Amino acid sequence: MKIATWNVNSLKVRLPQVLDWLAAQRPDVLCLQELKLEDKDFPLGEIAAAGYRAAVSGQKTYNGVAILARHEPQDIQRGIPGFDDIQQRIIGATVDDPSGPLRIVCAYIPNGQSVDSDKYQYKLRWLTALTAWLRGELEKYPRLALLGDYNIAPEDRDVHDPEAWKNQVLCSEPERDAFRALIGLGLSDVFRRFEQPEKSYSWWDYRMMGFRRNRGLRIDHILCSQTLAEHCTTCTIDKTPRKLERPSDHAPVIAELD
DNA sequence: ATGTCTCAGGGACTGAGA
Repeated sequence: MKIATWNVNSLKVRLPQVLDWLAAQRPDVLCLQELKLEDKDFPLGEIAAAGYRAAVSGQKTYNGVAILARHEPQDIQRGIPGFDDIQQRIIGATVDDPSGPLRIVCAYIPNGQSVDSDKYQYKLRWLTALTAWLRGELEKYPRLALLGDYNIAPEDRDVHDPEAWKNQVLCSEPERDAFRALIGLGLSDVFRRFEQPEKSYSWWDYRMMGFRRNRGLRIDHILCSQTLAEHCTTCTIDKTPRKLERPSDHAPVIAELD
């Protein structure tokens, strides 16, 4: 079972790359963020032709998330129950797996802009609501994975220049506390269960030749419940699509479960 | 270096968001 996440920064622009990547990697599940399109414009036909069904929560211009899977995702949940939010940032669904149903939660956690902005406060409130909701979800679904763009670099080793980023948005202590609260639910950052290359990142700013200089952050994560994490055999970041013409600023993250 | 990319509105370029 191969599960993956990718912030595509516009599915309209990136669809050819997504189709190529699905053909090359053949993941069983792919979580997408920043679709930047409405549900009616989601390319269900092309995705179906590639062998995938989709659960989608889109909106015009901004945000938007989807879960692609080989069979129709079931029991779809859009948004965090009880948390009023016009931004389409989260979708949950159950997908088939030979070892038993798998609960997938695909999240596009708010960016937060800067630590002194309203958007940062919204990010922290959003994370509190997510954590409270997931506590119950984990009881309901012991085989759960939370994949997405967290917009949080959990530790200094996830940051190309920790001094420059110290207390900045994506790296601040309240954000890292929120990430640790998710871990505290019993989730495991499966990337760190394995030996990884130094300076592994999943996002690089488009500016300043960020990718070429590997000035990146690791902000895209796959968190697995305890029962699932024990069956995780690898977790890698695929930098290949970031090297293409007109890339997303994010690279996909992939985990395999036996 | 306010450095790049995407989208919307409106019909060229600017602003928002990341």
